[in-house]
Amino acid sequence: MTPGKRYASSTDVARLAGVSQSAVSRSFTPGASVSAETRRKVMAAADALGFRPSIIPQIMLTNRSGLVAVIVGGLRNAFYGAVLERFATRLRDAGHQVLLVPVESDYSLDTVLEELRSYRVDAIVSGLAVLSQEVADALSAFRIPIVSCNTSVTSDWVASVDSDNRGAGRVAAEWLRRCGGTRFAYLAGPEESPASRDRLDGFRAGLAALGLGEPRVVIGDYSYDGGRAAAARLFAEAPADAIFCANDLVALGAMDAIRKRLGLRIPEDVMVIGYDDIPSAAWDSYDLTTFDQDPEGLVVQALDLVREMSENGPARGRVRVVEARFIPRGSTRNPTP
Amino acid sequence: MTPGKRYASSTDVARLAGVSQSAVSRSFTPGASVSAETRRKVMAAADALGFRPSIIPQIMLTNRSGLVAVIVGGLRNAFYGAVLERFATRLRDAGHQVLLVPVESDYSLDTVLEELRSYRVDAIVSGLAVLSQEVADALSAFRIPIVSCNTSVTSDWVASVDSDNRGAGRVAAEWLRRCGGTRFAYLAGPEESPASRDRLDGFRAGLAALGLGEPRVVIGDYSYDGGRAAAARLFAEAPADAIFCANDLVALGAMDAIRKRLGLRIPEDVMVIGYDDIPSAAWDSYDLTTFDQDPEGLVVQALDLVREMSENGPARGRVRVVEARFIPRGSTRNPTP
DNA sequence: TTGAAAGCGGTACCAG
DNA sequence: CTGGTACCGCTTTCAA
Repeated sequence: MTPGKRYASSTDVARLAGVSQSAVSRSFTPGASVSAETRRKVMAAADALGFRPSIIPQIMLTNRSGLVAVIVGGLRNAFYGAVLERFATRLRDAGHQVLLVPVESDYSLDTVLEELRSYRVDAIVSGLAVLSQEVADALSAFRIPIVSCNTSVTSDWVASVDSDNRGAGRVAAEWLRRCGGTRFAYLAGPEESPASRDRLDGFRAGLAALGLGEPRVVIGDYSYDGGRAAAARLFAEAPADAIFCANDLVALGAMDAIRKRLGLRIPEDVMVIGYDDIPSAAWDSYDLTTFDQDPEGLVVQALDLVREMSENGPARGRVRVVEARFIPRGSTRNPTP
Repeated sequence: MTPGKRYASSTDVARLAGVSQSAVSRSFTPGASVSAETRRKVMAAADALGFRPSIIPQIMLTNRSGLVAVIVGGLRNAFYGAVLERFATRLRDAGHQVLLVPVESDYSLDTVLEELRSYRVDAIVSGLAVLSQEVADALSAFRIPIVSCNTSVTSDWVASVDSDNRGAGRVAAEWLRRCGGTRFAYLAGPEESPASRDRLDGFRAGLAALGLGEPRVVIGDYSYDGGRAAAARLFAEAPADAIFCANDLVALGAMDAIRKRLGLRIPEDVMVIGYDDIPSAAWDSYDLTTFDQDPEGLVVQALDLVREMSENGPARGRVRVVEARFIPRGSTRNPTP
């Protein structure tokens, strides 16, 4: 790569303004003691040279870069887009810069972390779940505040913000039952996803509490195509009439398979519930009953954890749970009283 | 905030290893001349201290931060998510870090740019169109390579990568005509969007070339709700049977309005064409005829422009055009021979 | 209020 | 191959 262009430095400005370099620095420091006349001269020279103080030397002095890394694992799902945008906006409003880090799995995390460390990032927020205690401990060794979403594993420097996945699973079971469901099924996400597992756990618990048996479970991959395929597999074996899906994309794929391929009606023949409340869920063609994960709350809690750890240091086992709001729509029937 | 000496320095490592600080630096520089023994001692000490060279002093020396800012204006549209993810992945593969900057309009751009400059970002990629020559010139004054998408305005340091919007508009006109369309309409994006305007220009030109009159135009906002509302307004005035939409979200909203609210059939009564080929366009419920903007090509061209400007400096008026691939699906009828 | 000088943590060049 | 030293650009003492 090319040498790198030279920027005007405070020394250049000082020379042009006929003052000391310190005076220039002070002119750009709010509340520093500079005479109005000196500041005027400095600002004039700065404008002429297009000078703006570099933040790099500051980082060297303070070890605080103002950089917060946000790790995402695929933006295909509109829900992650929404969350990412909120993170970015709020972090910038709080005076931070956002380093976007796309990764494929949590195993590449420690490699990536090495880089982030060399940039002296102040904290890391991960939309990707940390899967094992080993990884969590490895991350913790970097002594940087890390907040992960929908992870049950924590460590000294690794905290978590979870949606109330279990609670939502129970609500789904109860609602489907009240609306007349009899043959229950769960279309899961990837096997290793803690969120998908927790939603299933809650669904199971809810059914059990109602004296109902185990739901049938089909493993999928959090995608539309996966949902379509999972629904096909489900019905190839035996029909179901009350399906809870690991997320909205899966639910939408399942709905299309059920209506277009199997020729069944929703909600008359089959009821479907999703998770996330992505924009498409509300579209006329789907009108999907789902859970609003409260991305705003998720982001607020995550950033609050970051702040807390930055100020007070490590905090083993910190987990915040954000309520999921149930949104009944037309993909489920009305409850019978 | 606590500054805290969180990081071990090369001096710390040198002391522990009983060598000079220079030796530590060399041990971490590929191809530097260090004896195996010295390197071993250094690495042992570095491991013990959790040392990793900071990149900050390097930035000071070279004026190259490795940071590339990516500006996005809303991730609601899945297309932007796909583009952003590609940018991020490719930039990281090329050894850069990605600074994510969400902005509302191009007018906030120069404020944001001040910050980016203090971080010594190497280049800026913007998914947001630059709207006026004034803004382009203001941006150019920062003397940082800037590549913007779907912008017709360029300047010394501002280049652009455009989808072939006009060409696609013509293709849409021809296809709708060949499939028996008679009453043409365009559901536009925001009035100031160059991409939306170019697509309309091409659509108009295509119709004119076929000896057909002006399409009716309804202004919208690139969203699903906007598309639904626009379709309602269009039909409230008079029916249409061949509708080209500024993007897929608008098209999907229009389709739902046409089918669910107006009770018309697609494609028998009304044909619809979109733009972007977002995932939802291929879903069974829509099966939308559209144009693939070739996000991969867009990203490759944009990054190539960045590289070119970084190496050769300003390049007034550089514009790259990426072909859009037409994808006929079920929202248009079959062409009559 | 002002200027001189130290120091942050690396890289690169020097002499040995 | 090795250690000493200058240097990047800023903030922050310290003395004047």
